[in-house]
Amino acid sequence: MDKKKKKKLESKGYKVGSAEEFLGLSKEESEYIELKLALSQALAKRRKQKKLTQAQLAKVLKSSQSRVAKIEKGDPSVSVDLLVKSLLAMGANKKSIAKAIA
Amino acid sequence: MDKKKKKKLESKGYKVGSAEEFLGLSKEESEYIELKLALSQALAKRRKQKKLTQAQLAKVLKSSQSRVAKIEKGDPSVSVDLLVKSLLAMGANKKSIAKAIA
DNA sequence: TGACAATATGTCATATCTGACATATTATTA
DNA sequence: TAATAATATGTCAGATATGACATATTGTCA
Repeated sequence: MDKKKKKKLESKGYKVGSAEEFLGLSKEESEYIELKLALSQALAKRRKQKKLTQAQLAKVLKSSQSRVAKIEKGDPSVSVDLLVKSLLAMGANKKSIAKAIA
Repeated sequence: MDKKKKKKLESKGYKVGSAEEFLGLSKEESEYIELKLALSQALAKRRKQKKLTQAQLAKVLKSSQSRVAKIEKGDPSVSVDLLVKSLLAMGANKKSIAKAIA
């Protein structure tokens, strides 16, 4: 699957569970997308718990509001690396990350 | 901590648990390194279970032997992204990745 | 409704990661 | 031990991710 297709897929807000079925994602691809989605959501949840805006969180992460938005949307331009680093910066640890993924 | 220091640290094979203590890594940094290390080891384990050489695994991953070596060594040039994608290509799923991390 | 706050989207220069190659080091086996 | 296989290290050009900015969209509340 090319990047465009994936991007479109994600931008439409499709949950991957269904996407796999009708768009023919490989197991590997769908697991990857689901994993990112899980981390994205964990981050958004943490931000909201702390009652921060994306702009405020961006400051904490030394990033920008637009990137935070992309992180939380599971944008294809966001790596698992950035998701993990962001979660750690928000006080998550290995254990909580594992829990979010599983 | 700068990249050089981290690289040197890892190249010497220091386990991070001890490194945190005498090198002053932040909680965040050490969690990140430990997380990568956990994924690295999970990958090496899978490769050995399948009785593949690094060169053979490299073919599966469409990469190179040298990169596989770096992946398994937790080299700083290897992202969590690459680790996760490699694991998924080896048949891991979200659950097993979570287990490896926690 | 309008005004303002928050979030989302598109783009791009720069930073970082990646595969590949050469070569070095470390097993393993005869 | 020598030969060979396996793994590790250094480097770099090209690929990808990132922060930042502008701007659009959506949400909230008076």
